[in-house]
Amino acid sequence: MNDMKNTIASLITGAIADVFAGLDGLPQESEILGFLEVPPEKEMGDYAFPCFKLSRVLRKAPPQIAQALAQAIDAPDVCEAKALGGYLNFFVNRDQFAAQTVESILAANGKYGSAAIGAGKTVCLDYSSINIAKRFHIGHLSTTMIGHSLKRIYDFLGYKTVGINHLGDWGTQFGKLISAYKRWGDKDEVEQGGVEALTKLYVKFHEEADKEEKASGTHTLEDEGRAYFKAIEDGDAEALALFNWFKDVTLRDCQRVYDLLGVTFDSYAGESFYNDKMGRVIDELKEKNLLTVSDGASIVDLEAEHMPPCLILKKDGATLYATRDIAAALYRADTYHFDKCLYVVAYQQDLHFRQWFKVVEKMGYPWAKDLIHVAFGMISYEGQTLSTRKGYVVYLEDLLARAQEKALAIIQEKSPNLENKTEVARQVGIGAVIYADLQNNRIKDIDFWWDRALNFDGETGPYVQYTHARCCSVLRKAEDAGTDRTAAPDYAALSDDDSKNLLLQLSRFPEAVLDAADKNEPSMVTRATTEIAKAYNKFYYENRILDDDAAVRAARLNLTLATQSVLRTGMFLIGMEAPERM
RNA sequence: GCGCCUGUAGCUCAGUUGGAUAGAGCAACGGCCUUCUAAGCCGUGGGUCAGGGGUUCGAAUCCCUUCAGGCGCGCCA
Repeated sequence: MNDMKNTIASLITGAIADVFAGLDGLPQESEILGFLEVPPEKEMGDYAFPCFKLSRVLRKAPPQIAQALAQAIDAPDVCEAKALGGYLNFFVNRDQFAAQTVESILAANGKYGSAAIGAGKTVCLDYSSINIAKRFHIGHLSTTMIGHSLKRIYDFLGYKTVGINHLGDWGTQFGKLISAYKRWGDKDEVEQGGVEALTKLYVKFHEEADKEEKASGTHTLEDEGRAYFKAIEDGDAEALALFNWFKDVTLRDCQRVYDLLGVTFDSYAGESFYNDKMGRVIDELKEKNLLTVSDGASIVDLEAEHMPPCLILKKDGATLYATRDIAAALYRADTYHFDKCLYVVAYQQDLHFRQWFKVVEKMGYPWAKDLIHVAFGMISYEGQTLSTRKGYVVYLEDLLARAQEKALAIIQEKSPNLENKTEVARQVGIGAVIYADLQNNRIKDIDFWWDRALNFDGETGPYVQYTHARCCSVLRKAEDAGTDRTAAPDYAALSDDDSKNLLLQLSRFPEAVLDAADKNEPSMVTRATTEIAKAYNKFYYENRILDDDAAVRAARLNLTLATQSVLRTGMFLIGMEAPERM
């Protein structure tokens, strides 16, 4: 936690108890902590307590409260309190603050900001959830990266996490694919062409089916596709073998992207996995009198909840999306005993989730409240809705390839002597893509433009990586120069504004991680990390780190080491790699 | 028609659950490398926080309303 903030809250609470002894309803320390804020101008201090909040309870005008508390607070080795209008402003004791912050980061040994709040708790995360026989494109990036980042953040906070790639591997389309493959397909072509070859077959199937419809009005192909799907369902050996092969081909293709992004999963249980677990859902819904028949379909009525009904069974008795999601939730509750189950899925499906979450609640499961739809915005391409058919699509492999090329070109120009250029280009190019995806609040729509995606200047992934590499460079230089490691750091050397701001940003990092988990919002980590990088670059420009004075040098080197460590952690939490040279 | 979301600088976005004079980055223009990585740093210009009401010591933030855009609303997922 942020020790300084806690300490200040404790000081205020104590002062209130002294000055206003005897009054009823004095605020708790936790309440005071929540009121603490950061002033808009650094001249106003490092933390501020708005006394307006207490004027009613304490029956005094805010400025008077501020004055009284300022006088009552006497802890010069921690901070100084000054009243300014209705605010009580705190100026931390710079030496102490510097020593405390740097030392606690270094002591954390790369785990600064980690916590144990999740000890004994489990979080399931449903993300990426790719469809079989479809190529990975930019529309899949957000679910994949938000989910992956949240998994790392929850891990960091002590939770046990279960990353689930809920594969879209069930439906008539796979019967059609078998039909197409048997008619026009070729084993080697599919093996080599991967998903793209499968997509071609699927497209051809639809073209031929349309032709047939127009020419003779018959549906031989469609019927054949349906028959093959039935064969899969019935466990027909040949159909099942082909189906599993298509899955393998798709996963192999996607694995290349996952490897580049560093994304992993604990489970690939998808739609087909739950196929034999639907009966339980239907039975329970019937048992609990929740299922009604409407226009031949079975539904759960949600009129009392002001929502359209949730469709459970089609007219023909087939299950639906919601049925499968409920079955999966029941399975996950039984298997993982989760404390939270997150669904990282675009906001388009908001109603769907609200509906079936409500159904689970009506079924009487108390964990219904722990189901969370982590919604994110739509992605479009240069103002157009993504459409494979119309060519408005950017495949992830192409994006990642171009990002790496761009990074390599910059390295050739700026760091021609770098040893492992392609390796660093990979880290930087992909870091840029990941950073851009996790930079803004997830609910924002993203309009993809190549020049924006490949921008490496300003607040970008490469900027943060560059700052990290800069830290490493300074630390290397100190090492090479045989700097005396035994010199006691003089933390008074970190009392200038730029050092202090860097320390402040570093000290806020743990809170950002907690907030990110609380709101399921990785961008809070991205931004906190960026703020640290900005502060370091300013500090670096204004201060000579390898100073002649050993004690000053030791303090600045420790601050550099602390920065390097937290930047690395921040990048790790959002899924970025941190090269040591670039 | 109903529901959910969004609207802040030319563009992309922050804004710490109601606090002090609304901040960044990009783009534009101008500076800074014979000191540790210039993928950097500094400066300049740029605002009716979509509009209108209300709540109160105080509103970009909460409530009402209008407008604009996105998404969704029964047998796809």
